[in-house]
Amino acid sequence: MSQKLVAVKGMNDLMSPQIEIWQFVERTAREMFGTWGYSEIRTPIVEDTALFVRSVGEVTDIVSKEMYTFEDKGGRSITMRPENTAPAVRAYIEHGLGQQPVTRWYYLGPMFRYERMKTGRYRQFYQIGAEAYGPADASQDVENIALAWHFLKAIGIQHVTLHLNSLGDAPDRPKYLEALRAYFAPHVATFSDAAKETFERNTMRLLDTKEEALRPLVAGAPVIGDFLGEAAKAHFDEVKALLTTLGIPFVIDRTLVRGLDYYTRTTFEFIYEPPAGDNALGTAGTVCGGGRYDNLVRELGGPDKPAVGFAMGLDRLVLLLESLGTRLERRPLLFIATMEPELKAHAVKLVTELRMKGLAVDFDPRGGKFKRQLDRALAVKARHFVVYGQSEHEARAFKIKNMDLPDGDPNKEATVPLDGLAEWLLNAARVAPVTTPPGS
RNA sequence: GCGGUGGUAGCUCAACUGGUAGAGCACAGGACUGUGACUCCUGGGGUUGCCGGUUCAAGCCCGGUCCAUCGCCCCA
Repeated sequence: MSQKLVAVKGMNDLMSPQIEIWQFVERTAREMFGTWGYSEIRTPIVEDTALFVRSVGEVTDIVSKEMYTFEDKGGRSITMRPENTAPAVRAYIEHGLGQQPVTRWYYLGPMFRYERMKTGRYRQFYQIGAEAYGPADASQDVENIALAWHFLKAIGIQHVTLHLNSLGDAPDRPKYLEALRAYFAPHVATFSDAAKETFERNTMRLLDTKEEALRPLVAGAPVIGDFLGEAAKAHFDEVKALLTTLGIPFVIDRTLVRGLDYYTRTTFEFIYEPPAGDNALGTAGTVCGGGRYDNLVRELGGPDKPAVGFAMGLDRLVLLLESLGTRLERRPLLFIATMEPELKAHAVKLVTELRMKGLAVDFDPRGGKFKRQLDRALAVKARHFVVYGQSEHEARAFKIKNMDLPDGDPNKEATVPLDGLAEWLLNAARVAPVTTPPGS
């Protein structure tokens, strides 16, 4: 019985016309993150399972139920990375980078979580992240946040709000947790099963519950801000002040606790807040999440190095750009139709020469009727169109038609000698770039 | 993991209370031998997601399964 072979659930093929948007986002990230002093790190897709259990946290949903974990042929427990911070930290330690005062890395690639799918959430999804190891200063937090902020602006994302919170230092946590549990404890009996479990397992996560019934209670819960130690409090104040200095707007979100255990002090998320009627991301509103993790390097066996970083969901960024009407398909600058079969060799040679000069030139290898080739030129949205036929071959000149202009426009057609064609096209490419950035 | 909705041609969708599957777009050929999306004709295409059941007969009814989609949980 032959079954139809399809992609594994939650894992998608990415192709044109979306892939051009992916490439645009990735290209912009590589350029911009590089400018900001971050260099790329590529870690393996799989790691020792223990790495994620120890870093992300045993009681988190990611580790307790969402990991792609399997045994390899040597009997080792292997996990496909659900996030890239822990692998980066592992690499940081493994290569002895603790010797350096500052290390800044970015990564870009697929992550894997075994989850129920919905809009903007897939089992193989893509993240772009940036991590800075070394500096404990608030200016490092803010640099990292500012990078995320300006990157989102650069690719044309709108309607995102920066949510900010501080989780304090490790010693602050137990005191706060105790107060939080004491606050919720009298009400647990009235909780839903899910909420009860959250209370038992990870009390802080009750703060960002989506259960309407719990909202009033959560609103009156103790806030972590009142439990911050002096140092953490001063750090948070400085982060806020610096963000203001840089003109980056933010809201304080006391309920922002995030799902990974390793965060300390600053946590932040960029959340998509759609205009009315828009539902591009469904309930998956977070496009970027991050924060400081001052203890993780040490906890994984490395030196005592503070760090801060973020990760963005590429899938969600692309979804947003698509919903904004972004179209980035590549258009040939010129389409050359061939007429007499015996001249095809000349035409192919011309196409090749122009391409080698960096010009996007296309033709129809099938040849055939003029109309078919013209239709082909229209289908691939070529900007200009010429015929390479007997008369052009003899005159060594072309009549170039600008396909973007309506009939009757005085600039519709131009006569260009064969020798001047490349230069003419280079100039045309300058006037109208092959791809246009979103929002233009 | 739990609940709602849905899967028919490459794409968008039709097919009444069960009666041997259709249109538009796209693709290919022609009318038409070289310059704008036109028009007209013709053609290829489908085991109706998959498996099983009920029935004389299943795209339609029943069960399972896979996939998609929305909400919960959670997250990028």
